[in-house]
Amino acid sequence: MDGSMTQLFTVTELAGLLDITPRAIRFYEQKGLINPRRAGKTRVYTHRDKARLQLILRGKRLGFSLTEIGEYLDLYEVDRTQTSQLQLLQEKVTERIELLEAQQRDLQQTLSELHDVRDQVERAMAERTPVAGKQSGDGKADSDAA
DNA sequence: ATTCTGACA
DNA sequence: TGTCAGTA
Repeated sequence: MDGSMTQLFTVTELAGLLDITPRAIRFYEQKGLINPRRAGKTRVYTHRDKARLQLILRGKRLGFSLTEIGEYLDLYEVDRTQTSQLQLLQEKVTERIELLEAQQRDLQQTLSELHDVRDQVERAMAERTPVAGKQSGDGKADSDAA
């Protein structure tokens, strides 16, 4: 049976459907991530292209480079069983998770330090002006007067 | 009016 | 990627 839908799209249409600009689509093509067929010089996109674009966009959302996304997509052409594709995905995802978790730890560390500084500053502030913002003058004037 | 390619930001 | 230019 012919399960391949015949509906085709123009750059503008596909861009609208995926909420991106035609420029971005052409850019991904230039990067070798997609190769739509053509009607003369104008690009014609099929559902296959749309599916690839969606994978590209998801890859981007997850923080992968267009190069990595491209390497992953290429494996769909070759290995039909998608074994190597799954292996690469597992590898990349693990790598990505480790990186993000490392960054998360660094962020926590920085936040902790900032919280410490803020606490210290607030304590120093409290000792200096027990009664918040009343007299703006210097409170140590009497001790100097002696 | 719309698309395409190439250049520059 | 956005945007502009010069085409087809």
